Amino acid sequence: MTITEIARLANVSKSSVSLVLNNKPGVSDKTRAKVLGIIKKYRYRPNQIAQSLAGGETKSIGLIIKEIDNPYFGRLMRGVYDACSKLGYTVLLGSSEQSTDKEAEIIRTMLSKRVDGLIISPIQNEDADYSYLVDLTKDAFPLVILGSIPNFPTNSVDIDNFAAAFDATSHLIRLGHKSITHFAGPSGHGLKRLEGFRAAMQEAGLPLQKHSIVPVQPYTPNGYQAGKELFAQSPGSPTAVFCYNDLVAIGLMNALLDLGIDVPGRVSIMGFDDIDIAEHLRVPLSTVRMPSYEIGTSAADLLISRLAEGSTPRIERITLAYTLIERRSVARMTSPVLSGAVV
Amino acid sequence: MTITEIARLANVSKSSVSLVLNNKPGVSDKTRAKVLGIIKKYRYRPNQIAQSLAGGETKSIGLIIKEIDNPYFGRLMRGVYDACSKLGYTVLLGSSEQSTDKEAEIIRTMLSKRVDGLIISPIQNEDADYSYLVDLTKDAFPLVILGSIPNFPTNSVDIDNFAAAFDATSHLIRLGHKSITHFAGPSGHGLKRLEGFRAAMQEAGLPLQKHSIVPVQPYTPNGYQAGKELFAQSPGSPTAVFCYNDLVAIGLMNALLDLGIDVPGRVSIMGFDDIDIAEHLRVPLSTVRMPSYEIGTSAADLLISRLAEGSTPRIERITLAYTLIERRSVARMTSPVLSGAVV
DNA sequence: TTGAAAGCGCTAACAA
DNA sequence: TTGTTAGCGCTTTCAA
Repeated sequence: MTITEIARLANVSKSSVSLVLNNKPGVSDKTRAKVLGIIKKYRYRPNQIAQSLAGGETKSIGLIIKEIDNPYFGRLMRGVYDACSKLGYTVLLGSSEQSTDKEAEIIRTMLSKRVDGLIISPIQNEDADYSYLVDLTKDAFPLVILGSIPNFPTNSVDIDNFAAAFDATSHLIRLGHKSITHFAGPSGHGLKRLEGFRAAMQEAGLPLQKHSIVPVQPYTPNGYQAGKELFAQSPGSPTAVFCYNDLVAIGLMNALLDLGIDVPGRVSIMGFDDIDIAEHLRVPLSTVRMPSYEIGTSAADLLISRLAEGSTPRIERITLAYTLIERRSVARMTSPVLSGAVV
Repeated sequence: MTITEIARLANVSKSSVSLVLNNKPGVSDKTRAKVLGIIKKYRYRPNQIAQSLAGGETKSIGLIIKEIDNPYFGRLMRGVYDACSKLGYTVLLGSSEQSTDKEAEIIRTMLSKRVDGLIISPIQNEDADYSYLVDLTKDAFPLVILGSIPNFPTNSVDIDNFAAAFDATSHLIRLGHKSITHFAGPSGHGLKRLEGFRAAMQEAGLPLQKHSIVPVQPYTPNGYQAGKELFAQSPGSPTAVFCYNDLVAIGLMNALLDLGIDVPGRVSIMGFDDIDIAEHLRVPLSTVRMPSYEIGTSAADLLISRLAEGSTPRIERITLAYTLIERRSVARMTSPVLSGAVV
């Protein structure tokens, strides 16, 4: 079934069919009704590929994340998807798997598929030059970044990671913890959170020691490994650790439990993200809630609103709110001497 | 940049450029080199939309699942994505959110976007007529179903849910459990698993009682709720529960823990899926491992191989292996009288 | 080995 | 209000 076919069956021209297809004025009610009848009868649906070639827009956007199976991105993807489908857009999925080359290649592929816009959670290495992103913005291609890249003006959606980490650390300090370690994540969000941690420690006059900051890959096994190493020798080990994300926190929790170290009795754990299972762990996890669903919907809404506007060079940076979630993995510090006493 | 542009710059015809673009013979090495040079220089990439309109294939497939943020589908999506991108295909994402109407609408949209094939995890209601799926196969549209629909011959990928449930239940029985409840899921996989449960109970000569089967929505809060209700009054409650999936099992586990009921001391819990966090729960979950990643890759490989073959009406049903995973949430039954004794 | 021309299914001037 | 026509950027005969 093609538009030509429909036109023939309805005894009208292609243009008339096109007009009713796109709900445009310029056709008599009679013609419209007739065409609509034929369309319904034959369950005709225009070929979107042809529409795109002729009309210019594909009604699809590309979403490029770092890992498909990752609870954080899962919720985020759902946000993007929900907002897009509500607005009639299809999403093409891309996953960079932490590889800059893949990210660049995915972008090229999506451009050749003529997506109307792109939402990207960019890989942030020390040596990433973001040249492909720069190219995009140079051409004024509709783009929304998830997170933020220093000195790179684009539409973006993020939370204030510095403030969130600062608050989370301060919370631990307020509870009496003095020896706190940060399991630090990769550049990008990881760096911001590390800075927030540092700032909070400094403000409280708490010195950073040798093991105050340990860099960790953002996955459960790495958190486990780092936990095992850090707590292998008890003396000098911290009473609280603030983790880059929940996945790391889960690993750490298991390491501690395997080591026979009580959580939160002996050490408190603070996560980040509040992924769905955080509250269902062996010890329900205190964490910072990332509004990942909202990040997704905001990004999609922002992108699509830009498309509607045409190529307005206006850029918008959206900062969403985070929330400190108190569950059981963080406890008030009890001095070893008074251990067991009511606090 | 268009092919016409490139042709002009290289002083050749569009057709020659097209031939080198598609790596086809019929151009001299000299011309090929010249064209390739221009292409590289201008970083030209053909407009895939135009290619699709002229050539017939879009090099993209549609993946329709039920929920984007769901650890089970997360791993599955990753499988599909990995296999597709390895083979040069893009995936369009669709999520039916358990609505038949949405599922049908997504299919229509994807068809109008001319995806080359479809991978669908179909909603299975009692009243689902699958008419849209039937239409698809009537037209010999390349399709792979995740799961299986009775009397509906299509390519499909699944595990033997009946056998898996049978094995899981038998495992519980072998451990001495006699009073076992099944938290049963929705039609489709849910039905198969229920039958497997029933068969195992029957084979062991264990009678089904009033509370042996409780239907539950496949999510954590529902598992929690059902757990609370079932174990509110202790007498008559089962010593083991086999859950439709891990999400339900997590809810149940929390309900039990909140009720002060020991897991697995007083009741054993068996899940299904082996989602990533299953091993990190308060009590590490014994479960049946769904090879969801492999289901994804198999489905994509199968679909794409069908595309290559042309419209061969051959259909293939792939059944993948499951695995019983023993962790801590299931224990050997100890008679209440001998409780505390060495078993 | 090359190029000209038709056509994929649609939109959008423009004329009628 | 309608129909005619010319593209959109590519592939693919078919001649040269």
